[in-house]
Amino acid sequence: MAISSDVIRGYNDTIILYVLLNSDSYGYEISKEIRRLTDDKYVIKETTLYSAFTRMERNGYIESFEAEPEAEGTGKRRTYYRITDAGRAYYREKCEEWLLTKDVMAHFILDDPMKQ
Amino acid sequence: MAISSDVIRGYNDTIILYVLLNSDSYGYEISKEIRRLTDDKYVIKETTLYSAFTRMERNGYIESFEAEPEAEGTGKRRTYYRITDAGRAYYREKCEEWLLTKDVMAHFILDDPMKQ
DNA sequence: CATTTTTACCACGTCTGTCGTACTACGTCT
DNA sequence: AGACGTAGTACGACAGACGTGGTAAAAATG
Repeated sequence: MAISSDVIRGYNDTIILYVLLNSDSYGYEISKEIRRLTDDKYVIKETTLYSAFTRMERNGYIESFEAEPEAEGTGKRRTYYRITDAGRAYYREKCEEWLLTKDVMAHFILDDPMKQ
Repeated sequence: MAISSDVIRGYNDTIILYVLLNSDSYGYEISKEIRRLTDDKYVIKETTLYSAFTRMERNGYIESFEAEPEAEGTGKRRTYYRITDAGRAYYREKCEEWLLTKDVMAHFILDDPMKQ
């Protein structure tokens, strides 16, 4: 079963910010990192990713800058993103909210639903 | 902190179906049961609840029937809902999807985000 | 017995995040 | 030359959640 983005709705920003916590990055790389971290269980859609960038930059959670690829011959122009202090704060908030959400959901999920 | 509905988006149906697993019920009672189960941590909005009923009945996950209150003097007319086999199947699917989602999210959440 | 609160439900329109489709364009590999 | 991987963007549709505002009966309160 593939997990739909709609499930994670509202948490794509959090996921992206998590990747940016470790180092500045750009769309394509972030996308690959998410796949790698989740063993391809979650593959963020391109449009979802880039619209998240727009939204988060508008909200002041990230900043963008243009940069050439570090090594020679490894692709074309890229827009890098850097997490801001506001972004870090927002990430922390969303983490707490997630933990709460998990608790709430636990009341409604049967771990072995086949028993029902 | 209140948990945003956007978080649970797509899982309100699952939550409602869970309540209906145990017994037929109606809007107002389901709403109270969700509050009770979560210790008021999650309070479903009325419009969210009733639009979920419409959607789920359309999808064949629940069936409605009119009924008078069982005990005398305990409110007015009610629309009860009953979960169908398709609803039970859908509930099971969403449970599995949730467990997967939890696993995926675990990669992106720091349990003690203040450390960052 | 008049007022307020609780119970119970619904219509309508708006907002927001996700996603489908489609497109540009450069680099690398065969 | 063509396919594939890299890197990004525009535009519009869709669906779920929610705000606003309403009806109406029953129960509780002063």
